[in-house]
Amino acid sequence: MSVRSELLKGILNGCVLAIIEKETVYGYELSAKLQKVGLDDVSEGTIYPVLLRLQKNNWIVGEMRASESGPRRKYYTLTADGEEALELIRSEWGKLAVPVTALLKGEVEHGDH
Amino acid sequence: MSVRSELLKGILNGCVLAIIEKETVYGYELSAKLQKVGLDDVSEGTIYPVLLRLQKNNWIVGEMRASESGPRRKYYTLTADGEEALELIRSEWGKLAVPVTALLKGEVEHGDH
DNA sequence: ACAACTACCTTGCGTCACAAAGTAGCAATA
DNA sequence: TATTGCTACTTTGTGACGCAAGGTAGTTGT
Repeated sequence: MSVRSELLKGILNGCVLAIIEKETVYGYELSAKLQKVGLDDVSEGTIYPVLLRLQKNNWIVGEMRASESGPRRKYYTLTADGEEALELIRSEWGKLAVPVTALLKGEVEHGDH
Repeated sequence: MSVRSELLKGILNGCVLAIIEKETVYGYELSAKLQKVGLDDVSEGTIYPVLLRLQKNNWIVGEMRASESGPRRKYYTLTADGEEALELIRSEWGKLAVPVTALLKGEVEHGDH
Protein backbone atom coordinates (compact mmCIF):
# COMPACT_ATOMS: atom_id res chain seq x y z
CA MET A 1 0.00 0.00 0.00
CA SER A 2 1.31 3.42 -0.90
CA VAL A 3 2.46 6.05 1.57
CA ARG A 4 -0.11 8.33 0.09
CA SER A 5 -2.97 5.92 0.68
CA GLU A 6 -2.00 5.57 4.30
CA LEU A 7 -1.85 9.30 4.83
CA LEU A 8 -5.23 9.72 3.21
CA LYS A 9 -6.91 7.46 5.74
CA GLY A 10 -9.57 9.24 7.69
CA ILE A 11 -8.94 12.48 5.85
CA LEU A 12 -11.20 11.61 2.96
CA ASN A 13 -14.38 11.72 5.03
CA GLY A 14 -13.76 15.35 5.87
CA CYS A 15 -12.79 16.31 2.33
CA VAL A 16 -15.93 14.81 0.87
CA LEU A 17 -18.11 16.38 3.54
CA ALA A 18 -16.50 19.78 2.94
CA ILE A 19 -17.20 19.58 -0.77
CA ILE A 20 -20.80 18.47 -0.29
CA GLU A 21 -21.32 21.25 2.24
CA LYS A 22 -20.48 23.82 -0.42
CA GLU A 23 -22.46 22.32 -3.26
CA THR A 24 -24.65 19.35 -4.00
CA VAL A 25 -22.67 16.80 -5.96
CA TYR A 26 -23.08 13.26 -7.24
CA GLY A 27 -20.57 10.48 -6.75
CA TYR A 28 -19.10 10.22 -10.17
CA GLU A 29 -18.21 13.88 -10.29
CA LEU A 30 -16.57 13.86 -6.88
CA SER A 31 -13.29 12.40 -8.10
CA ALA A 32 -13.02 15.30 -10.54
CA LYS A 33 -13.73 17.79 -7.76
CA LEU A 34 -11.15 16.22 -5.51
CA GLN A 35 -8.60 16.26 -8.28
CA LYS A 36 -9.24 19.93 -8.88
CA VAL A 37 -8.63 20.57 -5.21
CA GLY A 38 -5.29 18.77 -5.33
CA LEU A 39 -6.17 15.22 -4.34
CA ASP A 40 -5.34 13.27 -7.47
CA ASP A 41 -6.12 9.64 -8.10
CA VAL A 42 -9.10 9.15 -5.88
CA SER A 43 -10.93 6.50 -7.87
CA GLU A 44 -14.52 5.28 -7.80
CA GLY A 45 -13.49 2.26 -5.79
CA THR A 46 -12.64 4.75 -3.07
CA ILE A 47 -15.37 7.33 -3.59
CA TYR A 48 -18.43 5.12 -3.45
CA PRO A 49 -17.50 3.26 -0.27
CA VAL A 50 -16.91 6.67 1.33
CA LEU A 51 -20.36 7.84 0.26
CA LEU A 52 -21.98 4.64 1.56
CA ARG A 53 -20.20 5.14 4.87
CA LEU A 54 -21.31 8.74 5.19
CA GLN A 55 -24.87 7.73 4.36
CA LYS A 56 -24.80 4.95 6.93
CA ASN A 57 -23.64 7.47 9.54
CA ASN A 58 -26.53 9.68 8.53
CA TRP A 59 -24.12 12.46 7.62
CA ILE A 60 -25.38 12.83 4.06
CA VAL A 61 -28.50 11.91 2.15
CA GLY A 62 -28.69 10.90 -1.48
CA GLU A 63 -31.42 11.74 -3.94
CA MET A 64 -31.75 10.27 -7.42
CA ARG A 65 -32.34 12.78 -10.19
CA ALA A 66 -32.56 12.43 -13.93
CA SER A 67 -29.78 13.83 -16.06
CA GLU A 68 -30.18 15.68 -19.35
CA SER A 69 -27.63 13.31 -20.79
CA GLY A 70 -26.66 9.92 -19.46
CA PRO A 71 -27.78 7.79 -16.55
CA ARG A 72 -29.52 9.09 -13.47
CA ARG A 73 -27.36 10.66 -10.82
CA LYS A 74 -27.46 10.38 -7.06
CA TYR A 75 -26.99 13.84 -5.57
CA TYR A 76 -25.82 14.15 -1.98
CA THR A 77 -26.62 16.77 0.64
CA LEU A 78 -25.31 17.29 4.16
CA THR A 79 -27.60 16.52 7.09
CA ALA A 80 -27.51 18.31 10.44
CA ASP A 81 -25.49 15.38 11.79
CA GLY A 82 -23.16 15.80 8.83
CA GLU A 83 -22.58 19.46 9.66
CA GLU A 84 -21.79 18.51 13.21
CA ALA A 85 -19.41 15.75 12.11
CA LEU A 86 -17.66 18.11 9.73
CA GLU A 87 -17.12 20.64 12.49
CA LEU A 88 -15.61 17.93 14.67
CA ILE A 89 -13.32 16.83 11.87
CA ARG A 90 -12.26 20.42 11.24
CA SER A 91 -11.40 20.82 14.90
CA GLU A 92 -9.45 17.56 15.11
CA TRP A 93 -7.64 18.25 11.87
CA GLY A 94 -6.57 21.63 13.17
CA LYS A 95 -5.20 20.08 16.31
CA LEU A 96 -3.30 17.43 14.33
CA ALA A 97 -2.06 19.04 11.15
CA VAL A 98 -0.07 21.86 12.72
CA PRO A 99 2.05 19.84 15.14
CA VAL A 100 2.54 17.03 12.64
CA THR A 101 3.77 19.44 9.99
CA ALA A 102 6.15 21.03 12.48
CA LEU A 103 7.40 17.64 13.63
CA LEU A 104 8.04 16.41 10.11
CA LYS A 105 9.92 19.59 9.32
CA GLY A 106 12.07 19.03 12.39
CA GLU A 107 10.94 22.31 13.88
CA VAL A 108 10.13 20.80 17.22
CA GLU A 109 12.32 20.61 20.27
CA HIS A 110 11.60 17.36 22.03
CA GLY A 111 14.92 16.91 23.73
CA ASP A 112 15.49 16.17 27.43
CA HIS A 113 17.81 13.20 27.38
CA MET B 1 -13.59 4.54 16.42
CA SER B 2 -12.86 8.19 17.11
CA VAL B 3 -12.45 10.89 14.48
CA ARG B 4 -9.02 11.48 15.87
CA SER B 5 -7.94 7.87 15.47
CA GLU B 6 -9.04 7.90 11.87
CA LEU B 7 -7.13 11.06 11.11
CA LEU B 8 -4.03 9.64 12.77
CA LYS B 9 -3.92 6.68 10.43
CA GLY B 10 -0.76 6.59 8.40
CA ILE B 11 0.52 9.75 10.02
CA LEU B 12 2.01 8.00 13.00
CA ASN B 13 4.71 6.24 10.98
CA GLY B 14 6.11 9.57 9.88
CA CYS B 15 5.90 11.13 13.34
CA VAL B 16 7.77 8.27 14.96
CA LEU B 17 10.40 8.25 12.21
CA ALA B 18 10.89 12.00 12.56
CA ILE B 19 11.44 11.72 16.30
CA ILE B 20 13.87 8.81 15.96
CA GLU B 21 15.75 10.71 13.27
CA LYS B 22 16.49 13.50 15.72
CA GLU B 23 17.40 11.36 18.69
CA THR B 24 17.68 7.73 19.66
CA VAL B 25 14.68 6.78 21.75
CA TYR B 26 13.17 3.69 23.29
CA GLY B 27 9.56 2.64 22.92
CA TYR B 28 8.24 3.44 26.33
CA GLU B 29 9.44 7.01 26.18
CA LEU B 30 7.96 7.65 22.75
CA SER B 31 4.43 8.29 23.99
CA ALA B 32 5.81 11.04 26.22
CA LYS B 33 7.70 12.55 23.30
CA LEU B 34 4.62 12.46 21.11
CA GLN B 35 2.55 14.06 23.81
CA LYS B 36 5.08 16.84 24.18
CA VAL B 37 4.82 17.44 20.47
CA GLY B 38 1.05 17.74 20.65
CA LEU B 39 -0.12 14.21 19.95
CA ASP B 40 -1.81 13.23 23.18
CA ASP B 41 -3.07 9.81 24.08
CA VAL B 42 -0.85 7.65 21.94
CA SER B 43 -0.68 4.58 24.15
CA GLU B 44 1.70 1.62 24.24
CA GLY B 45 -0.84 -0.50 22.43
CA THR B 46 -0.29 1.85 19.53
CA ILE B 47 3.42 2.53 19.91
CA TYR B 48 4.78 -0.99 19.97
CA PRO B 49 2.95 -2.25 16.90
CA VAL B 50 4.23 0.83 15.07
CA LEU B 51 7.80 0.06 16.12
CA LEU B 52 7.44 -3.57 15.07
CA ARG B 53 6.14 -2.42 11.71
CA LEU B 54 8.99 -0.01 11.16
CA GLN B 55 11.48 -2.70 12.11
CA LYS B 56 9.87 -5.19 9.74
CA ASN B 57 10.17 -2.61 6.95
CA ASN B 58 13.82 -2.21 7.86
CA TRP B 59 13.28 1.47 8.54
CA ILE B 60 14.63 1.34 12.09
CA VAL B 61 16.82 -0.99 14.11
CA GLY B 62 16.50 -1.69 17.80
CA GLU B 63 19.31 -2.29 20.25
CA MET B 64 18.90 -3.44 23.83
CA ARG B 65 20.78 -1.46 26.40
CA ALA B 66 20.90 -1.59 30.16
CA SER B 67 19.38 1.24 32.13
CA GLU B 68 20.79 2.81 35.29
CA SER B 69 17.40 2.34 36.85
CA GLY B 70 14.74 -0.11 35.77
CA PRO B 71 14.46 -2.77 33.06
CA ARG B 72 16.54 -2.80 29.91
CA ARG B 73 15.45 -0.53 27.10
CA LYS B 74 15.33 -1.08 23.37
CA TYR B 75 16.73 1.98 21.63
CA TYR B 76 15.83 2.60 18.03
CA THR B 77 17.86 4.21 15.25
CA LEU B 78 16.94 5.11 11.67
CA THR B 79 18.40 3.04 8.84
CA ALA B 80 19.21 4.37 5.38
CA ASP B 81 15.90 2.90 4.20
CA GLY B 82 14.24 4.71 7.06
CA GLU B 83 15.70 8.04 5.99
CA GLU B 84 14.44 7.42 2.50
CA ALA B 85 10.98 6.47 3.73
CA LEU B 86 10.83 9.55 5.93
CA GLU B 87 11.69 11.78 2.99
CA LEU B 88 8.91 10.19 0.96
CA ILE B 89 6.44 10.69 3.79
CA ARG B 90 7.52 14.31 4.16
CA SER B 91 6.95 14.88 0.48
CA GLU B 92 3.54 13.21 0.44
CA TRP B 93 2.46 14.97 3.59
CA GLY B 94 3.39 18.30 2.06
CA LYS B 95 1.32 17.56 -1.00
CA LEU B 96 -1.67 16.52 1.11
CA ALA B 97 -1.78 18.76 4.14
CA VAL B 98 -1.94 22.10 2.34
CA PRO B 99 -4.89 21.39 0.02
CA VAL B 100 -6.78 19.47 2.70
CA THR B 101 -6.46 22.34 5.16
CA ALA B 102 -7.63 24.79 2.52
CA LEU B 103 -10.54 22.55 1.58
CA LEU B 104 -11.69 22.12 5.17
CA LYS B 105 -11.51 25.85 5.70
CA GLY B 106 -13.66 26.32 2.64
CA GLU B 107 -10.99 28.38 0.94
CA VAL B 108 -11.20 26.43 -2.27
CA GLU B 109 -13.22 27.27 -5.34
CA HIS B 110 -14.41 24.06 -6.89
CA GLY B 111 -17.48 25.39 -8.58
CA ASP B 112 -18.47 24.84 -12.23
CA HIS B 113 -22.02 23.61 -11.92
C1' DA C 1 7.79 -10.07 51.12
C1' DC C 2 5.09 -6.88 48.72
C1' DA C 3 3.57 -3.06 46.04
C1' DA C 4 4.52 0.18 42.45
C1' DC C 5 6.72 1.46 38.53
C1' DT C 6 9.24 0.74 34.19
C1' DA C 7 9.42 -1.42 29.81
C1' DC C 8 8.19 -4.49 26.34
C1' DC C 9 5.01 -7.52 23.62
C1' DT C 10 0.60 -9.81 21.81
C1' DT C 11 -4.32 -10.48 20.62
C1' DG C 12 -8.54 -9.01 18.70
C1' DC C 13 -11.70 -5.58 16.93
C1' DG C 14 -13.48 -2.45 13.65
C1' DT C 15 -12.14 0.76 10.08
C1' DC C 16 -9.92 2.38 6.15
C1' DA C 17 -8.14 3.16 1.00
C1' DC C 18 -8.25 0.93 -3.10
C1' DA C 19 -8.03 -2.26 -7.02
C1' DA C 20 -10.94 -4.93 -9.63
C1' DA C 21 -14.92 -6.37 -11.52
C1' DG C 22 -19.67 -6.07 -12.44
C1' DT C 23 -24.30 -3.76 -13.78
C1' DA C 24 -26.84 -0.69 -16.45
C1' DG C 25 -28.39 3.47 -19.02
C1' DC C 26 -27.52 6.63 -22.77
C1' DA C 27 -25.17 8.55 -27.13
C1' DA C 28 -22.97 8.14 -31.36
C1' DT C 29 -21.60 6.06 -35.54
C1' DA C 30 -21.81 2.60 -38.97
C1' DT D 1 -29.90 -2.13 -35.42
C1' DA D 2 -25.81 -3.52 -33.92
C1' DT D 3 -21.85 -1.98 -31.66
C1' DT D 4 -18.74 0.88 -29.44
C1' DG D 5 -17.86 4.11 -25.78
C1' DC D 6 -19.00 7.01 -22.10
C1' DT D 7 -21.47 7.91 -17.81
C1' DA D 8 -22.75 6.42 -13.28
C1' DC D 9 -23.40 3.48 -9.50
C1' DT D 10 -22.30 -0.83 -6.68
C1' DT D 11 -19.95 -4.86 -4.59
C1' DT D 12 -16.09 -7.89 -3.19
C1' DG D 13 -11.65 -8.78 -1.35
C1' DT D 14 -7.02 -7.44 0.47
C1' DG D 15 -3.65 -5.58 3.45
C1' DA D 16 -2.68 -1.95 6.66
C1' DC D 17 -3.97 0.73 10.43
C1' DG D 18 -5.16 2.72 15.51
C1' DC D 19 -5.94 1.13 19.81
C1' DA D 20 -8.05 -1.04 23.97
C1' DA D 21 -7.01 -4.82 26.74
C1' DG D 22 -4.26 -8.04 28.73
C1' DG D 23 0.13 -10.29 29.66
C1' DT D 24 5.33 -10.86 30.95
C1' DA D 25 9.43 -9.35 33.39
C1' DG D 26 12.80 -6.67 35.70
C1' DT D 27 13.73 -2.78 39.25
C1' DT D 28 12.95 0.08 43.16
C1' DG D 29 11.21 1.32 47.65
C1' DT D 30 9.11 0.02 52.07
